[in-house]
Amino acid sequence: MGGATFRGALRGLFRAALERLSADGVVGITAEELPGLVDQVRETADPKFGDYSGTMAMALAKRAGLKPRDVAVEIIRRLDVGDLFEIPAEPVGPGFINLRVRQDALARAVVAAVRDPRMGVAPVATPETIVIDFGGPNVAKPMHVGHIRSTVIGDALAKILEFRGHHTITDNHLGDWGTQFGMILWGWKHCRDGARFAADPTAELARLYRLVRKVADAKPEELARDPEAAALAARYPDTGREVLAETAKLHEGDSENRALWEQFMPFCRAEIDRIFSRLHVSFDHALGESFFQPMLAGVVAELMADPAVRARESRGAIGIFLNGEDAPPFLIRKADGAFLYATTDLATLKWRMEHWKPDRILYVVDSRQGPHFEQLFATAKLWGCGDRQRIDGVEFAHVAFGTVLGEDGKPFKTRAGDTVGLESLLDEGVERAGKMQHAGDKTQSADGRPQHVGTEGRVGMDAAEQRHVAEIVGMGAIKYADLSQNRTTDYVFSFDKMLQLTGNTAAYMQYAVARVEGIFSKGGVDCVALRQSVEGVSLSTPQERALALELVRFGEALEDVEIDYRPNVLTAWLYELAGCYSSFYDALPVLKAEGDERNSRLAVCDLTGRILRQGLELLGIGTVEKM
RNA sequence: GCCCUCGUAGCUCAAUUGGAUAGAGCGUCAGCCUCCGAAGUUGAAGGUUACAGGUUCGAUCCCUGUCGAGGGUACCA
Repeated sequence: MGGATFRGALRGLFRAALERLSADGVVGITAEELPGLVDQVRETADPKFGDYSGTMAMALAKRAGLKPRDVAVEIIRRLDVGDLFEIPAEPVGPGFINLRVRQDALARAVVAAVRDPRMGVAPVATPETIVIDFGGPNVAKPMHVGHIRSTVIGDALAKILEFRGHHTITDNHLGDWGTQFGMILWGWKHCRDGARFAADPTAELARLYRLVRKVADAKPEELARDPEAAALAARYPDTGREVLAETAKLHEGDSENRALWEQFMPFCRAEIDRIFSRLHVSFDHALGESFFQPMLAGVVAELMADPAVRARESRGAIGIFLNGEDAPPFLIRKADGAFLYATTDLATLKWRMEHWKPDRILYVVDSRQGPHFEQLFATAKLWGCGDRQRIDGVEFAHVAFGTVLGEDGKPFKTRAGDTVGLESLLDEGVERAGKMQHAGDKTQSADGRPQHVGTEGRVGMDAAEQRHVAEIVGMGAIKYADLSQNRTTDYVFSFDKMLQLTGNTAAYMQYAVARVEGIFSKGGVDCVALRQSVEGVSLSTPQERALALELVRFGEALEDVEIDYRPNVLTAWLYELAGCYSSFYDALPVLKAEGDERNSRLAVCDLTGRILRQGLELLGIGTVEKM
């Protein structure tokens, strides 16, 4: 798998060199530590040092009893770079081994990528079945800006892993069975508005949820702002417990609550589907917590009977004591008989093991749930989830992400105490993208000089096309704003940042794609024929070489995304690539170039456009031909 | 109380997980459209990586302490 990229090939060459180094007795290297040393072959921090760099000589020096530079010299002596790299010169600085890709090898790789439907990205050698659990909104609980992280990150990871050649199974684990339904049931029984429900069922359920949550929490500062909630809280001081009782009754199969649940669910499902379809996110499955409900009692019984798990009663509840008697247990049944998050997750895990036989399961969930997943994974390994033979080989990962904060550094809320609804964010994004399309139209020359305002591409776009473009650009801006950050860090929410359309944004890449399209439509070039006819590419200018080198690194970027499940590795690389293209485009003529040079540049433009389009698609972001 | 995470440019964030002179965007300032799309491009200014020690060829990253912020801590998800 590694051999398909320059980095992978070079790592292979270094591996051989290090094995020789060890065999020659310069320094002993065990088979276990070899991969770690080989991984120290990376792209350079600065192009002036070359394209790739190996730093393992410095790490090995002390053990070898040599100066780092001398170890580097010994490695270089044993390094056979074949016809891919220029022979490295002396080590640099304390012992960096710097290498440059040979021009002919780089040109061959670009041509191969131009002709390759996968743009030079080889599929992984050992495909795995990977279940990705993301999305997971609570139904009937209105989605706000914090809820897009799981969806956007999970969707991108699923697409990237699939493109890498894995078999992915996505499951939207809907919260359709938890305590929030107890709130809705209580609200329905105490303060429903039948007319509103008839007019707009999910809006009424959302209103009930918001209202009852305030009443149940009974926080003085919240009640002070909401007279209706305050009145209810005064009248029903025990709402918190009654809500839990409604939940327990639902779980026990109470006919009234069950009937209400069945009445509400179709509306909730439709609402969820509508929002995800607007985000252009789809799932292979959306089983939801309720799907696993019939299995919960059996799971608890199994866990109690299992000698490796030893779930037992404690303070009326049932839990698993993973860290001794003193540490809080992993609770799987409450004292009132209702089941918990943990119970559902364990049942879900067992079901997935049986039906999907995954090699890996990823949970794209808020980092605050870290302790829950630690306990879940530990229990799963003890229990076996119905498949003790396979469980040890299954990788569980909590792909955690940070919280969306307000400008005060606290979890995001508006001044009124409400969160910004997801839909209003999406609407605003599309609206701003629409305005941007007209920003240049009326620009007058300030001093009589004619001014080029870039409206050319929009000529001939009717209103419907413009709306289409605004939708894609606006949605892309929002997704990119989230994906481009390290998923583990909290970030401060800002409309202006999320909806920005200049600088390091999705629009920057979309714009580069539109400029590629512009070249091909203006020049009347048949890119399909071009791809087959190209024999070689020219790398004579710095801009061409820099662009070419980025183009052949697509596979490396995708490989790095998978290592830590970090989509921002891909956004950063795409931004680099688009930046190289913009510099290339600005400095060098394409259509006005002649002969082989013209064909070479056209081929590079075509490949850039395809990779940018593919890369954005893997992030769930669309592109347009004109914008 | 205990545990976890975080503190990087005026603002919002990166940093190939111990590598070379810590990078981007926004904002500010100065250039570039009779030449393939200016949602672009070229450059400038902006840093004691919270603070104090330690480990080593090398520390934003690892260790210790201090200060500050956030989160978790048995029946919410």
